[in-house]
Amino acid sequence: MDTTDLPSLLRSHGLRVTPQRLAVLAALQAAPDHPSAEEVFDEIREKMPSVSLATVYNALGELRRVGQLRALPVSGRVRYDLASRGPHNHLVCESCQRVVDLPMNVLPRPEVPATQAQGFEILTAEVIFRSICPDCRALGTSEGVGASNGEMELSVQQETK
Amino acid sequence: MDTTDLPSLLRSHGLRVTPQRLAVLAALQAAPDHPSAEEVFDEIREKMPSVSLATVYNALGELRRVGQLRALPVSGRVRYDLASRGPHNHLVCESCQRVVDLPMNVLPRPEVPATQAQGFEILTAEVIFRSICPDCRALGTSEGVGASNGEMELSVQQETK
DNA sequence: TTATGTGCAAACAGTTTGCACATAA
DNA sequence: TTATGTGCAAACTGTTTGCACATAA
Repeated sequence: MDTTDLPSLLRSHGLRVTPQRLAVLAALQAAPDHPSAEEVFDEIREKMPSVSLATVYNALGELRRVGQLRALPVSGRVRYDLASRGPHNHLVCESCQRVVDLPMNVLPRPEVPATQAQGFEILTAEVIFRSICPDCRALGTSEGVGASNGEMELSVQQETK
Repeated sequence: MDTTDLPSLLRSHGLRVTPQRLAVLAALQAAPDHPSAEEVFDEIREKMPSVSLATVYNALGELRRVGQLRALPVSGRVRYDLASRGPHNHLVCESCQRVVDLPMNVLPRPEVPATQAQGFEILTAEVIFRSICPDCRALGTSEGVGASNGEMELSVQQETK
């Protein structure tokens, strides 16, 4: 449970403090998984029925812009990850698209030798593990359950510096 | 230059051999980068003007389904990677979204200790490097050039077993 | 008071789908 | 001959945008 003061978190990045943004942040803090914009929206709407989906996208975009959020595309939609949770990797279930955190220390931090980087200036490395979660494995014993039908995948982020 | 026989590649996966599918495969083989569906479409259309975008999506989907293709979502669109090129990682330019192959051997193959996997059955690991390519760095000296405005990211794949 | 944010609806991009026709096997 | 694939257009999904109104500073 992040005890960070949400209003000052916003202010420190030059963002105005609005109920909507606070609600977005709170929803992200409360969510154990990595909610999509729509999921954040649905969550917020319960307490703030007048909120607009566009505003949620807006808030998420701003928070991402100032580095408080990471975006992880999972099968066609973007899921959000609170940066305040620190660097970590992700396990993604191929079947139900669930995303689960993986403590950072289990992996060597991937680095690219300059000789291989082909002139690219590397900013961050992302590692994701495509997998089947325990629940889905239990259900669809053999077959791929909701086998991903051909769309987008996901990604995860990890600071390089 | 892949000398694989394209028709038999299709047949071996139970797919009918059609001019469209051959064209899709040929376009993927010819492309040095990782084309999106639309790029494959544009390429093919030059020689086969009647081809439909839906058919291209269809062919890409089938090829992916049988494991001949990997999908890498890059800023809102899916880019395709011929599996016959073998396992490798990717460098992705944050600015122009260009994707460049990174020889596989530069990285340790990421593995997750069973104790950390939380019951997930891990299929593959993907590593991507967000970076700025030499061209973009040369152009927009400081600022992020076409700074990613808040959409999807990408991902890359690497066999775990 | 005014720059910034919100809500709404319409626009968009990428992808998918339904269906009649074509064609590989 | 028939199961499968193609082409077209329309539908869908996730996300973005334009604009009038509201509000934090």
